[in-house]
Amino acid sequence: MSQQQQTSLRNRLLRVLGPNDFGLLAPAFEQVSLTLGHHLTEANQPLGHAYFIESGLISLLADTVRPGANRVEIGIVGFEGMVGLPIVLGTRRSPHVALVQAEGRALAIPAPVLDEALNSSRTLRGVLGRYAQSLIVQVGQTVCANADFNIEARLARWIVMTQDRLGRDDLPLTHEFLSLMLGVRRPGVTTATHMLEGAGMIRAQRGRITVLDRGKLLELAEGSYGGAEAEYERLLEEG
Amino acid sequence: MSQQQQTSLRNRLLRVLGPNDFGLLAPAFEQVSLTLGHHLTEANQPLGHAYFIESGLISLLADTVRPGANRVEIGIVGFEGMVGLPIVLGTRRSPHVALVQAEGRALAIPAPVLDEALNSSRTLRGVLGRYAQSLIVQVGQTVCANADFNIEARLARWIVMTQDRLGRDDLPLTHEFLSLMLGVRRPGVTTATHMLEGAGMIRAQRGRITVLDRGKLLELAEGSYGGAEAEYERLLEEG
DNA sequence: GTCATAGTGTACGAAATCGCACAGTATGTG
DNA sequence: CACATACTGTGCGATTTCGTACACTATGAC
Repeated sequence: MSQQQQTSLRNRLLRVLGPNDFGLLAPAFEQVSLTLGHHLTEANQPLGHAYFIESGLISLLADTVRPGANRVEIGIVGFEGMVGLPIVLGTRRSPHVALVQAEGRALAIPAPVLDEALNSSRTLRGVLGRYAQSLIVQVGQTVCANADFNIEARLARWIVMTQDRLGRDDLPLTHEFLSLMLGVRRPGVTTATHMLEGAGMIRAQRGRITVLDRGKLLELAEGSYGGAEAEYERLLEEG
Repeated sequence: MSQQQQTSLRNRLLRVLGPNDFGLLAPAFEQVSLTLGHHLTEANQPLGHAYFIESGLISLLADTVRPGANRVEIGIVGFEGMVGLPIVLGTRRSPHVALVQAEGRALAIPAPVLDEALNSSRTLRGVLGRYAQSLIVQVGQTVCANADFNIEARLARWIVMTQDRLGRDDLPLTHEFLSLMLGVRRPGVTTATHMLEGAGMIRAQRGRITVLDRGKLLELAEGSYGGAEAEYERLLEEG
């Protein structure tokens, strides 16, 4: 495909790369569409590519082996990140699934090319390594959120995180879907949604949630939001 | 200090290194004692050293900013791992705390030395990068465990994980402490302990839990244990 | 042996969440 | 327009876990 202009990209990892590092990757990029419901990576299957997200939203899910239990979301990725961290960390498999939750675009790069680029550039390793660190922080924050916060606060957290990554105020989310993301019952989401709507934080329509008052949402989410995001910003600047 | 013999070490990461990679690190190692309750790393403070654990047990804790809420455990590290992954990933700070939970020993290495060694050896990057991946999997599994399993199953999981890392059957654990680790009330741990004891899985004494029937514990923990551990073994072999 | 202290056992109402079932309502398709 | 389908709203008892309080008991220090 035709080569990408670095400055025309939205992916923040790619934008922060030096021209040399970008040049290592750019020739191999292939633009791909992210279709709703598609699995970008499968659990325990070889990862052929890494994906730098340009737009849309990806959920990282972990399987619980427990019969009857659904997959649980451990993290989300948007244009600030990438899917395929295991490649960066030296392996080609992972027990996680990357699910497209909101459609968008990404730049795909073959695993061997990324691997080679990482081995030839210390600074590239720095940027992607720090992104891995920020993901660890994000997952850790999810542990905290699930341990200490009720459904409403977690819903608020999730909405704000999604808004960040989609860069829009209207988010295409069904209750069914949110229940999966938060690991709760579907009616529990309905109730929590009403609460947020009653408080003027959001407007809920069929299959869509619109953010009305981000400040109030943040207030409700208290400490469960923010740490990972601040860490991400800090890490990106370190580059 | 005197140089370490690679084969006399217990740390599994160090043992799996090639002699050249080990040689990069060995001259800088300093043996340190891990004292109960000591913080090996502090949240958001510069990490001066990484620690390859020889014995004992370390908990990785994340602060919830929420007032009144306690720290929550997101992962544990024993002789299979290391503390100070952020250094491997290209930064010197992290919002997590590494708390010594059972005393032991570790080999400390100054961050700049580790950094330099990583930059000069692709294989070393491979081993420690894959360890980072295994930690991500472990934290993800914690998310699942907290979402889908009751206190008893989570207690069983935690006991088995601790047994793995201490290499003993008698574990120095108070209910108070376990309640912190599992993110539940202290009396909840007492009740769960009784259940496991009644089922012949453990013997509980003041400040100590002895594993009697690991098989039954695993059965109770169901899918919440095993995935991360299998992934660790797989990743170590890939080296 | 006495004593302070850390650790453990138990109780009980309150709250959150669950599991399930079913009714209602947008939305798009033919 | 009719209809199937997906999504949302609601109810209710069951269950888990919480918050809190208090009593009891090993254990080690003196």
